[in-house]
This record gives sequence, C-alpha cells and structure tokens, in this order.
Amino acid sequence: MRAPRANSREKILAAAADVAREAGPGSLSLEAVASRAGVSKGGLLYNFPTKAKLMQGLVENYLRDFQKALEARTAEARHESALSAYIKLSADDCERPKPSASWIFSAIAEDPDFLAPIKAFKHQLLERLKEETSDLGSLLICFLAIEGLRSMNLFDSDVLSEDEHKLLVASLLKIAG
Amino acid sequence: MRAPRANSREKILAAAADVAREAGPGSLSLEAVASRAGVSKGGLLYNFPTKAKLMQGLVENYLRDFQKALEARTAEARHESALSAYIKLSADDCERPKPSASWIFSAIAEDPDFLAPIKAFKHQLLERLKEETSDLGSLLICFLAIEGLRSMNLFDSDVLSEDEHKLLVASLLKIAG
DNA sequence: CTTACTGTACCGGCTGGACGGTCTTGTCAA
DNA sequence: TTGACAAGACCGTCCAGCCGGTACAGTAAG
Repeated sequence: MRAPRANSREKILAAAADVAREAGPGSLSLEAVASRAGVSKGGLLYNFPTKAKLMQGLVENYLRDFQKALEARTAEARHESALSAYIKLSADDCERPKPSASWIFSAIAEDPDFLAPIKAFKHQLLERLKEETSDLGSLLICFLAIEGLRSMNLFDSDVLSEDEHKLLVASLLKIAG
Repeated sequence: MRAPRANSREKILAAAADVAREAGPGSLSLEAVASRAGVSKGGLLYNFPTKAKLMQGLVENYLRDFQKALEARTAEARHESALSAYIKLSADDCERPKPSASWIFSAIAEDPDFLAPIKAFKHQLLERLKEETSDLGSLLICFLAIEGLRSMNLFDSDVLSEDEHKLLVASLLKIAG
C-alpha cells in the first residue's frame, strides 16, 4: 500500500507551511509535519536529513515561487514598469487573509541566518528597480510601503480595511507612475 | 550577596530582550533569561509565574515605552503634525542597527495571540492619525512605509543604505506635509 | 524465467537532551 | 515575622536525530 506518487518533498514542504499557519509557528515539529504530509518521521528525515534542511527548503521554495510569480507579472504586461508589477503582485498576495508564510517565524527561531537568502533577494530586487526609475525617493517609499504591507500580512494584522487597502494600492501606483 | 534594591522585574525584562537579540529568539529559555538577569530561576518564576506572563510583560513594557516616546515627541514639537512626529521617531528607532525587539519572535512562537495588544495599538494609532489629516492616501502610504521600515529593522535587514534611509525619511516628511 | 544482489524510498520505535514548571530549603532586610 | 528573593534538585513532556527494519524496482547472471 505504498504511495505510488513519489514526490514527497513538495508534500512535506506544503505540509510544513500548513502546520505553521494553522497550529502556530511554535508547533512546527518534525512529527507534526510528517503526519500532516501523510509521511512517517523516517520518511521526512529521508528527504530532509535535518530540521535545518527543511527550513532551508522552505526558504528556497518560497523564493523560487516568488521570483516565478514576479517574472510572470512583469512579462504579461510589458507596457508598465516592473515596480507597478511588483506592487500589484504584492497587493494580490496580501489581499487574502492568509499569513501563508508563518513558517518564517519557525525558521527565525531555529536560526535567524535562514533569512539571509530572502534579504539578498530583496536587496537584489531593489537594485533592479532602481535601474528603472529616476525618482529614487518615490521608489523607496513604494518599496517600503509594500514591505509594510507584507509584514502586516505576515503578522496576520488586519489594521487596514479593504477600502484602505485599495486606496493604498491606487496611491502607490500613482506615485510609481 | 543579594542585589540591594534593584527591581528584578525590569532587569529580567531587559535580560530577556538581550538574550533574544544575542542568542536568537529560539534560545529564549527561562534559565537563560534568569542567568542573564543575575537572578535564579526561582526568582524569575517569582516575578513571572509562567513563561507566558513573561512574554506578556515584554509586550506591555514595549508598548508603554513606545507610547511614552511618541507622546514626548508630539509634545516637544507642537507646530508639526503627529504623523511627522511618528515618522521621525520611527526613523530614529530604526537608524541604529539594533533589532532590539527580536523577543517578538519568541512570543509568536509561544502563542501568536501575544501580538494582539500590539495590533490594537497600531490600529488605534492609525485611527488617531486619520483624524488629523485630510489626505488618507498619503497617510496610508506613510504609515505603511514606516511599518516596512520597522519590519526591516526587526528582521535585521540592512537593505537600505544610510543615504537611502535619509532620503526615504525626507520624502515621507514631504508627503506628510 | 528465476534467483540473487543492489539501491531507493520510506517506516516507526527509541533515546538522549532540553525545557517549563514545581517544590523545598535557606537567607536577609524591614 | 514576613516578604522578596537565592539556589537548585526534580519531574514530566516534548522533540530532533538515529537506527534497524521493510517494500519494491531494477538488473544481471545462470
């Protein structure tokens, strides 16, 4: 009665994100993830020989998806700036009230250095956006405001109403030009 | 060799913040905090009968300090808006590269609900700022950009250079009017 | 075709250690 | 005497990582 489809890796990664979101970042144990993924602990450890490797996999997966989504957005609308695409992507990401990435807190608790790739990615993204604009001040405001939006979503903070969210996005797009 | 008359409570709170910052949020154990505070475990548990109470104390302390600082800023410069005061306060808070509040991650791992008072505070602050301005769009941008700045500081992300930081603050103050 | 061998993917019990919380005993100042 | 701790042994629980299996796929000799 072995599972025919092998790709346990992705199932495990998804399960880890689910557990962190639903049971809280403090409850992300290997057993919980394995159980959620329909895999034994041994099977989990086979795919990710250590918890740190699992966290690393989570980060890499996240970054890969993010980059893919960003490329798709910028490609599908050539007439607008990359900054606008980034704003819209982030607005969509943050619209639904899914923290969706609270596993990040588990990773930080494990070791803050796990965020290094994310920081590097953000830095690289900002550099790329800088090349496209002449108004650095406006770019920084937009970039940081999006960062704020993402952090609110991450912390599951619904400080903004839906109308305010839309107004914010519209205002940002106006500034971005 | 007892401490003469030092309020252990504050020492413990400060020690907890220190441990989380230096050893990482995942290493914030009662023993580590007690040792750092120069207090025995028994003494710690006398002041904070449970780890949850300690986290709660951390949050309350943080909020109290924040409100005090904000009131001081707004009071000392009556001719400028509360939003400007908030921007300047946050800029100063985030300038020095001190995460200073990574204990927040420990609190989240313990129980995400510990952030509820912080969310309420933020919401209340935004409401107060809304009453002062006519341009809601600009306010939201400033508020979120500051949130972004604070999250960068929290995650110990130095994506922005010092010059960019200054430019951002100047641009925000211009928008804030 | 069959037997024997090899590697892959996974199972699940176990252990050693860390941690939160309790409890007891002691100390010293007011 | 009491209140505010110090000191730390102890307990129960949780959890990461380890290890000895197991099921199956391929493969290749006989």
